[in-house]
Amino acid sequence: MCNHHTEHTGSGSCGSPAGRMLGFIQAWLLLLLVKESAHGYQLLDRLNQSEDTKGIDPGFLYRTLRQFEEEGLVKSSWDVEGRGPARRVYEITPDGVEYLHAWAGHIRSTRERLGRFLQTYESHFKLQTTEKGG
Amino acid sequence: MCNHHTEHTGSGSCGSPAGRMLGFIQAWLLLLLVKESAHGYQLLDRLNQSEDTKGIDPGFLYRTLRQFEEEGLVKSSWDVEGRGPARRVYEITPDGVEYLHAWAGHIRSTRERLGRFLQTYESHFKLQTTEKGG
DNA sequence: TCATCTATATGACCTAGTCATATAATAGAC
DNA sequence: GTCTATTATATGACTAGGTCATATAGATGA
Repeated sequence: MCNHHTEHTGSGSCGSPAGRMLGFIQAWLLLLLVKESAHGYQLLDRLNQSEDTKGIDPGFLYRTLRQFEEEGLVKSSWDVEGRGPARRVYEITPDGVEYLHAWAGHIRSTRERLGRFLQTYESHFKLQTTEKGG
Repeated sequence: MCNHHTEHTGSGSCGSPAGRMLGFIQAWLLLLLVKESAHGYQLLDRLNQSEDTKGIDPGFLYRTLRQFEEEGLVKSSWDVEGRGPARRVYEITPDGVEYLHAWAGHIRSTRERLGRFLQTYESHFKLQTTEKGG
């Protein structure tokens, strides 16, 4: 949690009171790799094309990919062809696909949990507004 | 992310690949306090009554409440009456209510982001299954 | 050979959350 | 009275996820 509440009572400028979800971009990475093998820089580009995933730290991305490889979720090989320095091309493994499925399941249940929170929240404040008139 | 992938390719036993959301229980705390002032131990009890919020660390809860107070989201007073040691009773402030609203907004948008991920995920694997037959 | 672009990687750090444990008041056993 | 259990709050130490800054290195062109 950020500590600038006093400076932004309301919508917040320092980021968000709560917005990120643990491992969300990791899930996106695996999903992108399921569609097509790619190297880090490409993945970075693609993530930056969506509002949902943009702005991710390159260091974090590369570290995550190496971690995935250690865990057997992806495997990599060097692509020396083309211009510029060599690229480490990542390909998802069967384990990685399975893991993506599990991950999607958890994301689904998290989404449901958030839904239940919002229902409670909204039902509370709807009753309030009819009594207080806004 | 936990590092036990190899031991649970599939549904996962070490917890989850990704399930928690930053500040989720904080949002619940403020929501509970909006409904009724309470002390830490009560809040702990109430959180433990729902699958969505159970199992939270008491130390974390108390620390969070003190943090909220520092930030002006809640204020506290001692309740000396009744049995047992004194209780610090927390009451939400107008700032806290405003902050809860902002928080709910972010939770809503997070939920939508998760929905977009799941749509992409599902649409990909639906096409796959018709081709591969399961 | 120097700067620049592309691509990958590492070091230092910060914060949220966890685990274990301390503190303290009160109640009841005896 | 004092010992233990219960209720309630709090702190210390640590871990992990993520961020920020920066390093490395090959290819390209001035």
